[in-house]
Amino acid sequence: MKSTRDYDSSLASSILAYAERLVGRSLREALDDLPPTIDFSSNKGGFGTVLERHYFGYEPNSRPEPDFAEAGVELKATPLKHSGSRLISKERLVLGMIDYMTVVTEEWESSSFLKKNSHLLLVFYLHEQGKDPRDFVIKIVRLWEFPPEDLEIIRRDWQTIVAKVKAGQAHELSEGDTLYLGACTKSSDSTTRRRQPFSAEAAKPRAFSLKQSYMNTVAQGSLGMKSVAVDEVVRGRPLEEVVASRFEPYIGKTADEIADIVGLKAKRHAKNFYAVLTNRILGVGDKDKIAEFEKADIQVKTMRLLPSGRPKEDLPFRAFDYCDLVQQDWESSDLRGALDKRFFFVIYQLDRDDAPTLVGTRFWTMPISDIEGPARRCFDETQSRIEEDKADYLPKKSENPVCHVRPHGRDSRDVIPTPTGGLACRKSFWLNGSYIKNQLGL
DNA sequence: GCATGATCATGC
DNA sequence: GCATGATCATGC
Repeated sequence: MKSTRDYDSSLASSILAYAERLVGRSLREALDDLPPTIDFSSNKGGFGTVLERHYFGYEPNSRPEPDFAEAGVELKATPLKHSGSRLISKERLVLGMIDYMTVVTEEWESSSFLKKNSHLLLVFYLHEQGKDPRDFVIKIVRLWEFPPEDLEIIRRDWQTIVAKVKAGQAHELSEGDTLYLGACTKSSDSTTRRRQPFSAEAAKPRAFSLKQSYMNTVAQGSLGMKSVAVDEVVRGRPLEEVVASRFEPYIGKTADEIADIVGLKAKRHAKNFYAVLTNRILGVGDKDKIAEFEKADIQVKTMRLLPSGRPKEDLPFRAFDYCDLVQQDWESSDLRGALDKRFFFVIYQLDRDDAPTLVGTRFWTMPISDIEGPARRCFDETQSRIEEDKADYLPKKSENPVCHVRPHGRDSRDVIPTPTGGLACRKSFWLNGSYIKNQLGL
């Protein structure tokens, strides 16, 4: 394979050794001859640019070959942030623009993606708001080669993205389409569009990127996680298929029967009963996270259907802060970010006595047209009503086919400030149960 | 029966 | 103590 032939491991090791000297230091500390007048503000990737130019001594470029061409190694600087007591990845890692016109002519094995990104030299630095990037401290340096089970999923992701472009649907790409490798939007303003080869519809510019959730596990390892499908995935079976097959033997059984079989003692009315049951079915400890789901940022949800067939509950998202919400742009909003994920539903049918029977599982991604249509309208409407001091009258379920706004606080006294100076009870966006049911074909 | 409002359980 | 995910209760 070309990508491996082009990799020179001894050269890579010496580059790594040189890079490792950065750990625990900032660029200012590492470089005595750092020019005092670097303008970081003009360039979001300022840290990476300085790292390339002043530490590694080459000009930043966007050539198709890896940055260290002789070693076959691509340099990537990527930020971390604090999350409680630990460090997590601050954002996704962009691995090159998707050229819609040429990517459709490529094969995975010889793809420009693989050629450039098979071996990454990752420099993780701690990003701190308001700090001069020269003072960001480098925390982790590592040479990264994708483990075979991950590379297999990434191969499928790449093919999913390319297939969509081939089908003339580049404008319908969504990060939720794929697991580890996403097609993230990439342009300075949200109105930019590019041609695509098999449709007259212009599409947003997008780049191949490793999801933030994936980067987390690269940075901190898979602590507290357990893989559920390494062997099957390496043999080429899609993760979704493996997961579905794990549930297969339990379909038609009640939750209590399943709990018995998997040795779960917890009561059905414990609020985390279904979450633990899902873990058990997948062969994962009660407190473990499912590694593949963590890396792909898959949202596991239980859906219970009433005897009538309609969903028992709508699906809530995190409560929002009114003042923060009115400041958000739709494109980068929390709501949009929550909607373009991949979901995994475990579906139970309730009988007249409220006993749940497992009827199936589904992976699902919300269609872009629903995100940009009804969901966006709900968001815009919510923003404008809050601004008009009508935080108590936000879009109801009956107003929107896809989502609505409802209380989501400790209790009715759980009120928070609104930008107009008032107080309103804590609320969140909810996906309408009826919408999900239709989407899942139930 | 359904939409809307209210509240609970768990883990960090 | 609170965020987060999940579920219950009420009134039309």
